Amino acid sequence: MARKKLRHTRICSESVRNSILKKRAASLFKKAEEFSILCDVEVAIIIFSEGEIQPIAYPSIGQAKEILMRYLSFSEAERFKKLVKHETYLLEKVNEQEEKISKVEKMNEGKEMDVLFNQLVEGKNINELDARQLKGLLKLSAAKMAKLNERKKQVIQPSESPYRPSDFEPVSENVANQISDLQDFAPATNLMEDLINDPWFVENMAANQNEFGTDEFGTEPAPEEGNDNNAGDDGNPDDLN
Amino acid sequence: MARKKLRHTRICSESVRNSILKKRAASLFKKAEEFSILCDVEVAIIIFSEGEIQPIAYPSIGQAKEILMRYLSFSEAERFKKLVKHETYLLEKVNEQEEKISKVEKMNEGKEMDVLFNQLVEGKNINELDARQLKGLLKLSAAKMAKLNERKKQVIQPSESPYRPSDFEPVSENVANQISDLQDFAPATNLMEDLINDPWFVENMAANQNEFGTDEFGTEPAPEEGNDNNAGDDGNPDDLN
DNA sequence: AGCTATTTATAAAG
DNA sequence: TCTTTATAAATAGCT
Repeated sequence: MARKKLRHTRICSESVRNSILKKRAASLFKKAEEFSILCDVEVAIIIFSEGEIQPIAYPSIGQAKEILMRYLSFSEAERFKKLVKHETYLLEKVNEQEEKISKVEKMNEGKEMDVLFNQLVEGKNINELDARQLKGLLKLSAAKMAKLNERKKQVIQPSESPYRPSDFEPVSENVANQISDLQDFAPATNLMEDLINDPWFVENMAANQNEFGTDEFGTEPAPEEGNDNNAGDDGNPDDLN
Repeated sequence: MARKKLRHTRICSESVRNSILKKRAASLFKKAEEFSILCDVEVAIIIFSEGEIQPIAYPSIGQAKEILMRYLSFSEAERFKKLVKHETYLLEKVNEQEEKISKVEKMNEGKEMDVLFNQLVEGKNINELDARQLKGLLKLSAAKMAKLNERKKQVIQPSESPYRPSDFEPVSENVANQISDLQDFAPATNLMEDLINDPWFVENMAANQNEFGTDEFGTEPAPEEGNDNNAGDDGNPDDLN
């Protein structure tokens, strides 16, 4: 201090004030540094200048922060805990979502079969299928028909399984009714109308249902004449529904 | 400072050190006070003396605390900002995931048909299908078979479409080759082997492919006996009508 | 704690 | 803005 005794009021000139501020802050920090070394103490100084967001600090913003954190550690720790807790919660939520996706994607495989069947049952035009799908369908149809053909042989060959009109006709009608019901779900398939009027088809379809999934040929015993099983098969609506 | 240049090391004597500490702290605070008035700033000083739990503070422990809290709230705000940013990011991520789920679920409908077809083509056992799926498959098979049956009638009836061995055989072979290719994609379906050796089936499948969707029943006369086609089937044309 | 010789800080001028 | 300078203020060591 020099030349004149210092003022005890705010310096009006901003430039002067800023100049003084720098000098004084430096001086203060120098004194603090001296002090901390000489007396072995920790000193932290924070200076909030008006209009400035970031404060001036000693020993440095970081170190001052550390010291002040220690001073206010308790309430600070409390607040931080809450924030960390919230973040953890959100991360858990994300993980849950990811797991959910995983499950949904896994479910695709199981669900897709159902949906496809529904689409076909609901009358999806076979022309909408692409080459690969048609190929698969053709194959299935071929396999199915082979089964039916096999069954047909068993049914219509008099030597092994004589045909009896009295048994066949009622059965055929029952199944035809069933298939007629199915037709409601496949208006696009106009084949059905013809099919249900085809006794041979109806008979074979019905008979085939009990043997569904058996891929071996000639392993099934020829049905016996008047076998209830045969008739029951054909006339049992539950088989188709 | 006077008499001698000040030390730049810690004062050994505790009493002297404490004396100096008081003086220096007072001086520092006085400077701080001057500074804060002169330059219109807020100053907070915390001095942690070794062994002392409670720090020495300017302007007072209470005021210093308030100022330091404000300082910490600044850096805290910075940290909070980042956390909020992170939270926003996480929430966005969650939303993305939810949208992804939605899309995946939507895709099911489209994909499921493909998957089912693949499964069936790859040899999925028909026994694994449930009632509803079997229903759909039966329907498809029925429709397919109706077509084949229709074609069969047309082919084996000499009056309308006389059988000509010279024409039939080459066609049958061509289709057999085609189906033979298909077989590569369904090793589990051992029906195929039998099927492609069945001239009647091959012919019908081939014929059916061209007439997909056309089906009229009961308009054709009964097929004649001695037909090669018929023999391959079961030899009894009467059973078809 | 008080004194004082000396160092340091710094307001104002250049 | 930096340097200089006159002077106030701070303070180490002594009592």
